[in-house]
Amino acid sequence: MPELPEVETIVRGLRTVLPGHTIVSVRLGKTDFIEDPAALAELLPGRRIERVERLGKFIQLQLSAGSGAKNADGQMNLVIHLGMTGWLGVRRPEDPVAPHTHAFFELEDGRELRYTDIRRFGQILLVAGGKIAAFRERLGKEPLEISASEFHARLAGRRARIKALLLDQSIFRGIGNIYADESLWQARIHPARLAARLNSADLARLRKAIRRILQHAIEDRGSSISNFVDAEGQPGEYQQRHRAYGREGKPCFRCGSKIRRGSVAGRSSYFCPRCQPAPRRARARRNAPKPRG
DNA sequence: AGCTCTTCCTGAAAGC
DNA sequence: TGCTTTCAGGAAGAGC
Repeated sequence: MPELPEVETIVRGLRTVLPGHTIVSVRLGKTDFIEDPAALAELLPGRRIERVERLGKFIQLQLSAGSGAKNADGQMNLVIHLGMTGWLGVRRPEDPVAPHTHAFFELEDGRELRYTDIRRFGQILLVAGGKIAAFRERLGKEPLEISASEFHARLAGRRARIKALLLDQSIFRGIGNIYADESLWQARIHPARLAARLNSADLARLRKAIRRILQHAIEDRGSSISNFVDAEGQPGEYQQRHRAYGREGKPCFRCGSKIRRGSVAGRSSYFCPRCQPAPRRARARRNAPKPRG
């Protein structure tokens, strides 16, 4: 499932082949996951792809201002989220079309930028140039760029479970289930611990673990566990370095205890019961009944 | 504030 | 063997 390292891998691939090319037409299959399908065909043709960036788990294609009357509205961004099973890459028209390919963006040189998504949990949306800053503001900080003090500030005092906060895209953008579990294992923090109860050494360890793991995962071109492949169609390697995720019943790489799986923040969560001690059982606190209405 | 549950969707895997 | 059920999960929304 594409998280920050997988999306970064796709983006790096696209960056070598897309900038400078112009979208000439758009063809769509199923459109129930596309915010405004008609707008794609109406507003994209004639625009040049200037840059390819990553915003958390979103891919941002920065497009030139349009030229026609309808398109003379400044820069535009084609923003794509891969969801669980999304893929974006460039192919020649004669190349076989993967099943569940639902968007084709034809380029002026004849090639096609294709979007494939089996489960259609992804998103395709247009964000006007003037609105991209607000779009970015709604997302949290990039975990590879955040300073220690910002990292601590964003978690301090939060009474939610640390894993729930790591998965919250409005706090940090780009971390998903796999890298949350891997980071917590590395930092020896149980996923169900409340952020407010982590001390500054815990938080420093966690930030360092997130950085190290995301960087290594990017070097390995992501984790291919369901069917992730990069923009060229090559699988990643990082799944071979997973220490917790998907390893239920297997020995912990540090202490040999069997990795356990539980549900935290509504997600299956893998952790070592010895290296990552569970929080003390919450005392049965009686909250005063709240008046209704 | 933050938790759980539900919805969206398909295919792999488990269950019978 | 073959059909049915369960599960996986990113994000958003409901309800508590």
